[in-house]
Amino acid sequence: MTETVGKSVVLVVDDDDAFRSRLCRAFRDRGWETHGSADGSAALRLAEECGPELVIVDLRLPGMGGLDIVKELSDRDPSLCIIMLTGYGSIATALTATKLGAAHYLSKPADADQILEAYRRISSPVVAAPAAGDTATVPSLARVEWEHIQRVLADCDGNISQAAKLLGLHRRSLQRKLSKYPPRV
Amino acid sequence: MTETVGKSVVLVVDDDDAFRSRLCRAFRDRGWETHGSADGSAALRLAEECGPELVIVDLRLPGMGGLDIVKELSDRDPSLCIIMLTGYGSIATALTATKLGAAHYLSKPADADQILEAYRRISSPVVAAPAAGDTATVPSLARVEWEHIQRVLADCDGNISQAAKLLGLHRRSLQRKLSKYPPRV
DNA sequence: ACCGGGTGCGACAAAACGCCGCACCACGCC
DNA sequence: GGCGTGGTGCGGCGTTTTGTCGCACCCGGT
Repeated sequence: MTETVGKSVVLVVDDDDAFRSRLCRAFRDRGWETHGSADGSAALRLAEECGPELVIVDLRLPGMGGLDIVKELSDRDPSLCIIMLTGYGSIATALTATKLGAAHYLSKPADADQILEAYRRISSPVVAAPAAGDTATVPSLARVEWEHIQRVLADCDGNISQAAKLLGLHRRSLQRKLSKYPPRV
Repeated sequence: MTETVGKSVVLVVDDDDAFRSRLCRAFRDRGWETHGSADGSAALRLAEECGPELVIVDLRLPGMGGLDIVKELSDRDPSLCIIMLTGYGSIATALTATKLGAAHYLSKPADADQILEAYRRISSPVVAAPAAGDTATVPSLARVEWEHIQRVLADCDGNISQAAKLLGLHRRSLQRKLSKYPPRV
């Protein structure tokens, strides 16, 4: 894992150890050289050393915010591909992130495939037109609900009780929702 | 309205006549010179003529999509401030829009004040750090549901039956939800 | 006048929710 | 080892919300 030849290098910055290592493993399985960091300043140092093609950074980070890292990295190398992750898909933060130099912005839970797809899409400057003539593409209420639950849940590290409190419903209800939906939308 | 002296010029591109004229009036009241267009290609021509500082364009537009307009305008004058509006706040489209040159992206319903605020914020290159240490700012499930309903409903021009269909629930249920929540969340 | 489509509302069974309690497990602490 | 704390899974039960009818009404078009 020390040979840098032929391998693309990815740097994952996230304070969630489980998520970070899972993501790293996924990238390794796909032939990447991976580096992980839970800490912002450490990540900056690491980036210096390993010269990654791709950096994945969580918005919410202890110490310096993920946005600071994006800014710093982007200042150093504007061509660097930085993908931002976050628990809540907020448009405002997404815009800020891209303004600071992030190439893309994804909501957790995002798996390696999604990230890689985003990466590839960025590499080729083709802009896929998103829902333009939609109306039919309206997300169902259930879908919106489900996605929001997933976001909050991920943000609580899977803590159902806490997530339920934040979502404003009963723990039991959240449990039931979770045990019902999983199959699919 | 022909004198370009001292007045800032804004161009509003939206096929919703009511919304467009409302927005125009609001801007006029605030001392702007306003131009409106419901059509994409007409908007491009108008932009050529009036040389606006600010362009507000809806994502969903007949003929060419709002994104095309953003791209075209941005190509002509990269420094132009373009603010994108849309019914659904989708992160993906927001990113695409900014990549194409939009300066900001707002969800409808957005009033002139919000837009102006966004404009001012863009003018000054200060980047306001958005919710960084949130956790407390988690929108409740009910809130998310309500907002989504409002968006879809607005998109259906208030047609409850159609909105209910799109949302994946019964007309009766939507009615009940609407008659319950209205006060405020 | 007639019909299609949208709205408001009453009614009733079915499903979901709020809420309680209990058993169980993993920690951290004395 | 004991013990308290906090999270989870689950059963049950009363209440609330949905789904699904049906019906009366209004409006715009042929």
